[in-house]
Amino acid sequence: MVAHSLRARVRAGMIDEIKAVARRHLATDGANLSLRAVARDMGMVSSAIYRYFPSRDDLLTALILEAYEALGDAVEAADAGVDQADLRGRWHAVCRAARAWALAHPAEYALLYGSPVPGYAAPEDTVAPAQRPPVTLVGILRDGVAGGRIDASGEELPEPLRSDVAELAALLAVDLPPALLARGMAGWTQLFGLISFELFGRINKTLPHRDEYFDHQTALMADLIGLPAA
Amino acid sequence: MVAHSLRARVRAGMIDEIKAVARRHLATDGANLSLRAVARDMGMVSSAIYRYFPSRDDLLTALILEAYEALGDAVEAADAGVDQADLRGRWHAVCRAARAWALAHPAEYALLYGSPVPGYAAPEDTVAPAQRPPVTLVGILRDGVAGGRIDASGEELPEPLRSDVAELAALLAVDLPPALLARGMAGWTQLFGLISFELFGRINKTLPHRDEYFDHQTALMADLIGLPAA
DNA sequence: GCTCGTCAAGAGCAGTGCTCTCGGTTTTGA
DNA sequence: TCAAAACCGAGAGCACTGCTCTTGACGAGC
Repeated sequence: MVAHSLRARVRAGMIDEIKAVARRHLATDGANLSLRAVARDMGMVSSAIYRYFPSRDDLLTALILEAYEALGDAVEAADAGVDQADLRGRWHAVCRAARAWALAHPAEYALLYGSPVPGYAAPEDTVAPAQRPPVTLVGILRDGVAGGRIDASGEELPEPLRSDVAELAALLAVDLPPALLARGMAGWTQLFGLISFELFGRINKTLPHRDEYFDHQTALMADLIGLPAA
Repeated sequence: MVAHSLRARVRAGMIDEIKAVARRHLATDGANLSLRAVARDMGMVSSAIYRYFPSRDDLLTALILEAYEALGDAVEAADAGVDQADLRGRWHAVCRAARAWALAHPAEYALLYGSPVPGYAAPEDTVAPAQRPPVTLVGILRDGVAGGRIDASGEELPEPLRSDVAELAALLAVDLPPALLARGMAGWTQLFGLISFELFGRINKTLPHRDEYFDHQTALMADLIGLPAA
């Protein structure tokens, strides 16, 4: 099967090269990725690309998937690199990792979290990788509750909401008090908003010390969630 | 000047009709607005549009400006419709108004707060209307401090950040303790994140009671900011 | 009445995603 | 081993896009 493997290998290499060139175009020209430009860059004709990706959207989907995985890797690695008992340290590490990845790959971040492309619907494959960052965050909460370092027994959600959030907790397979999960979701929402504001240029120009601002804002959310200091 | 006024009037009407048709296209087809399709809808030829808008980006800019104004109107009206002493009520009213406008005009919201169009740079005219919602929010804080209903004297920001935020307060012409303004900005960031998550389909399907979820999340932020109950 | 500015229309250019066909190569299976 | 099948790149072509330029008609002001 060397022959078959050889053909498959050059094909896989071709796919990788197309994705690499496309990612380069994405970084420079923004979200409007041109198949013809990618083909031109590779010394090919545009129709040849269709041997490897049935449509432009499929190429985009492949890039999106890889971007989700890269972000998930960065976030989980940051979480694993901190003393697991230091909940607040993990929280900040995860937030910083997500922001750093977004700043390093703005176009890909926009692809993931920007306004959805009109005709494009994300396939089912993307939902699992997309949930890795929030799952990492709720993992911090889970460990905190399990270790007794987060006390969430005092708060109760009003009823239509409580069962919704409880169902979400069951879906995520984490045993968390709904009120605490809701606070965690607030933190995740805030993290996304912070990064998006900074990346999409809506942060006010009068904020030169962006790192400090980011850390302070995420610290506020850590307070809101109830993460204890190390 | 009746004659000239007449000519100017039909021209203004033409501009309004183009914008109306474009807005309709925006609502149905999403962000990729086609000048030719707009012209076709009006029984015109595409080149005729260029008599009124020098480019597609200029049309988009006009739509963006109007959208900012509409959102600003909705937000400020909601704020004005509540007893000004009820800070928390004003906060919730503003949040709900922003969300309602976004849900009613998803494509325009995406235009304002989605990922920026690659080649497009928002002109200077848009920054003032864009600041109306956050300015409305800090207005609530200003009133709270002035009325003694918000006590923000206890918190101090660390130094590189404190002067940044203080400068921002000066730029917004509000006399707020930096720490409080930072909390307000967290609320604004959270509001944007909440709406974007819901609109861009990232909110988990297992959350049928979205109104309750939204209210609860914004209430969390009201707590964080320190808004007193009515 | 004449001139000038404004207007809609049309042709045309460069670019896009995508389809189809045509040869040539490689892999496969009898 | 050798033909059949699968695969591949190139090219032409379709419908579409934003945009420019020219042409001819219309209306307002001197």
